[in-house]
Formats: sequence, structure tokens, C-alpha cells
Amino acid sequence: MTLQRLAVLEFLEGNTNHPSVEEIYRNLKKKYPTLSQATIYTSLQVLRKTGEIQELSIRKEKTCFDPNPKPHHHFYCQECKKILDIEISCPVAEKQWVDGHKVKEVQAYFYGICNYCLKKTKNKRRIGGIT
Amino acid sequence: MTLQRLAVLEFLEGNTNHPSVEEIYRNLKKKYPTLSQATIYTSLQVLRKTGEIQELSIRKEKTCFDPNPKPHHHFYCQECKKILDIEISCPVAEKQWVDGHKVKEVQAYFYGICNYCLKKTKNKRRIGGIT
DNA sequence: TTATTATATTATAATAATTATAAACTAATA
DNA sequence: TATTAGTTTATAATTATTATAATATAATAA
Repeated sequence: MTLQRLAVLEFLEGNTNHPSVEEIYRNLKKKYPTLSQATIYTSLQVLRKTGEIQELSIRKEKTCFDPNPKPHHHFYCQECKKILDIEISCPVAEKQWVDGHKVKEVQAYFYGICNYCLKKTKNKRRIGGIT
Repeated sequence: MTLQRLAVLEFLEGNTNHPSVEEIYRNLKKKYPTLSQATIYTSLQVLRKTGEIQELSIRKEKTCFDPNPKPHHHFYCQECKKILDIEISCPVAEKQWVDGHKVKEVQAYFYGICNYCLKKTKNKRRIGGIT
């Protein structure tokens, strides 16, 4: 465990925003100006392989990372673009089998409009509309 | 619906392999040598938006497409790299709500070793081993 | 039919994420 | 101290995807 790798892990730990590589790099660069982008990539892959973090492909254009390596699902809000953790039980992840196939990892992505954005647009309608 | 778009749709229809953009392009190029890669991209996006096909981000490195637009899950075999359809009921997709968030789309990806590859390695062990 | 318009396709270039490579560095060990 | 292995850095290369502009096609109006 090197200084750089620790910095990546530390940054992720306190972070529930599921940052992308670019965000991680941009933020750590302030504190460690010598840091290179390639190091972020390799560090993230090492941390993923040792099971300390998990990788999300919820947004096609950029990969995001989650400091919680335990299997859980994710929600992507198409309005505010936030990624939220979803804690529901998943029979497939628990049993580790589906249709005779051995399951080692599960990634479930829900896309839609989050609670907060739903409320926001409802209020807007209320203010602008008749009621 | 243009000729090119129809060709893309036709190629996908008979195909349960969930081909990537590159595969689609390579195959259609034989029959339609004038076809361009950009057309494949735009055609696929048009077909996706009209709900005729669905897009899979199961492999980070390339996007794949499924002619079946109905919500269902997918399994990626880390051994043979095949993508298989998984037909199990998904409460979240059915209810369209989770934790107060409105769900419009669900993508669930299972990663592991498929039925077929499991049998293959078991047989190999049997032949090579003591039993 | 011809002119006009809108839309689709193509080819090319641009962008952006990621990976590969090689050199410099670090830390551990002989 | 010398050597080794592994890490970081900087740079270049690769690759998927998107944007752009020119061309082609089809649909409609005159």
C-alpha cells in the first residue's frame, strides 16, 4: 500500500458521490500535485482487485467508483445525474447462482428520476399551475 | 425507416449473441459495402429511442445491443465472454419504484462462469485428475 | 416534370477515456 | 553497496464514440 494508493482510498472512503476517475484525479491533484492520471487508474484497479472498492459502469461515458465493496444496487437520476446507493436484498447475489450459471458479481442499475427531483418538479408545477 | 436502419435491425433480430457495434458493422459491411460506421451508431440510437432494441453496458470496453427491448437481465461469462439472457422476474422493474425513486429502466448484469464452461472445466479435471 | 425542402448517410476529423510503454524512482533485500 | 522488484510518472498510442460538413436521397409543392 503506497502513499498514492492510500490517497485514492482515503478520498473514496468519505465519499458517497461515486466519483469518476476524472473527479478523483482533479481532487487529489490539489493535495498531491505530482500525482499522475495513470497512477489513479492503476491504483483503482489494484483496490478493486483486492476487494476494497467496486467499479460501476452505470454511466457509459465514465466509470465511477464506490468505496463500499459489498454487493448493493445503484440508482442513476437522469435529472440531477446523481448516483444513489440502493439497499435491497438480491436473491441472485445471495444464492450466487442463476439458471445454472455461477454468479461471482452482480451489478444492477436503475435509471429514472430520484425522490428529490420528483418533489422539485411537483412543487414547480404547483407554483406555476392552477392549484 | 431507411434501408440501412432496416439492415441493422434485421441483423440484430436473428441474433442472440448481443453483438457490439464493431461486430454489427463488420458483418453488415459485407452485404452493404457502402455502409459507414457512423450510420451504425446513429441507427442503433434511433432504434433504441423508438424502443425496438436495447443497449447493454455489460462490457465496459464495448457497448452491446439486444434485439429484445423487453426488460430482462443478462449474464456475462468471464470464461467464454458470451452474453446470455436471464429471464427472472424483477420486482423493481415491475413496480417501477424503489426507495421513493421513479424507475424508468433497469439493467442488471451478472458476472461469472456460465453453465457450459462449468461443465467443460469439470470434465477436464475428471480426465486429467485421479477420478 | 422540376424545384425545393427536409432528412439521412457518408467520410472525415475531433474528442475523450483508457491502456501501453519506457524511464525514473523507491524500498527491500542480499 | 549493489541488485532486484515493484511503483509512479510522463508520454504516446489505442479505441470507442461523437460532431461536422458535404453529399445523397426522398417527399412534397409548384
